[in-house]
Amino acid sequence: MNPLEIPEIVIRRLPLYLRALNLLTEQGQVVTSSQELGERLGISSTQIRKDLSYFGEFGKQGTGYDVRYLAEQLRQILQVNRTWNLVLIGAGDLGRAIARYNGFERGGFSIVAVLDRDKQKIGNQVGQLRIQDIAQLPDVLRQHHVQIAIIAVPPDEAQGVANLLVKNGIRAILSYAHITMPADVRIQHIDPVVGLQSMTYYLVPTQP
Amino acid sequence: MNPLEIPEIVIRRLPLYLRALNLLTEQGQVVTSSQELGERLGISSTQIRKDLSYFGEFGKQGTGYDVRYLAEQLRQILQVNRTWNLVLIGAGDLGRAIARYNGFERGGFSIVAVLDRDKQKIGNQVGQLRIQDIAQLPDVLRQHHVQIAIIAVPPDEAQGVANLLVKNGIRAILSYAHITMPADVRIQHIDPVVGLQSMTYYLVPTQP
DNA sequence: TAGATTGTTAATCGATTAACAATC
DNA sequence: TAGATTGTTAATCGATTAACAATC
Repeated sequence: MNPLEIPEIVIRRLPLYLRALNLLTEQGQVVTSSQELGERLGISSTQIRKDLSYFGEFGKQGTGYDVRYLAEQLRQILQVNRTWNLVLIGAGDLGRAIARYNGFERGGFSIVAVLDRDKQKIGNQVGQLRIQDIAQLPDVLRQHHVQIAIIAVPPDEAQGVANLLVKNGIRAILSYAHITMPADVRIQHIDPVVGLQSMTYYLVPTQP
Repeated sequence: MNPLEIPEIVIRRLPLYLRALNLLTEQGQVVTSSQELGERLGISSTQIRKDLSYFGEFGKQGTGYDVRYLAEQLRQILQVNRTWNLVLIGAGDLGRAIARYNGFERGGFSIVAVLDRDKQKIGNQVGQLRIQDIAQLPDVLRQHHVQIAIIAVPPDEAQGVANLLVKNGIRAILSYAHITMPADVRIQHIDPVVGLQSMTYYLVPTQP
């Protein structure tokens, strides 16, 4: 099947499967089933088997899936059986928290540079990295072959930063502030308020 | 129509509409149309009208929607035309970044306490708040009528914290680490790696 | 073998969209 | 009025699920 025909909603579930498999691996489990995975993720076993079937046959009838093997296959499908270099723009509280987050390596990512425009911050150390001047962006991107950026600057600066990134060849952005992008650039938003607001709809306001 | 019958996917789009309307308000725009909103959000105008029609008639034929009025209606629907008190668990880098994020008030939320178990951190100031001992959790929740919590502790502590929160009556959790919860507790995850991994699928690896 | 679980088809379910009357 | 845009219906599209043969 042509990869372009696979529903995006399927692609978006694969990282969840991978995370669950990583957890099972850590717990020492060797084999799992679509049912077990489904229970852990709140997804039907049929849906998991259907999703996987877009890409191949990874299980054994009567037995299930080899945890490590399936995880490796998913990494291959998602192209994270390699390391993608990332740049992080913004070295405020949020930027520093992201720079020190150690879940990226496991996921197939490596932050190779933290950039900011604040002269006060440039030169300071954050984790293993020294904060660089945003003016270095073109050099850094070329040098490390970076295609993906994380934006952690204040909301009103985010769009400008995003435009700059795209002008310098960035193809995918994870942004903590809202931005709009041309259709050929992948974008993912992280906004805690949006998450909270879709929960309050369901809450009963017992609070006075 | 019974609220329980409204598709969750519709509910999850409403905060996006609200954010776009807030932006339009800031830009001084008084009236908008489903088409304009749709273009800004990458959603069809028909879908927006359909979504809104679950809740009432908010527009004028030939004219469109009053920006402030529609925003206020959405706030009412989402129950964020009031302030929900939040507690934040975890005062590391991430917790401090969240505590200082000033988008919560606008969205209908207020962090009333930051709690941690680290004696070194307890008592320190973060933004307007003093870091409190996690042992204070029951008191804090009761005192401020808190139903929603944000978890920003290390991954391996998150599940324990979540269990504690639920035991103390929390009904909704926004977590930066993966946890599982009983079905009657609302949960939203924020995981940068999951977002990144569903973008790499579509990237062409020109990188060596 | 018997039991279990996959991979897959076909049916069902639900969400999106096209079309248009209503009406500002 | 003419033009524009809503709200809504019905059609279409696409995703999920039930069922089951295949097979380990």
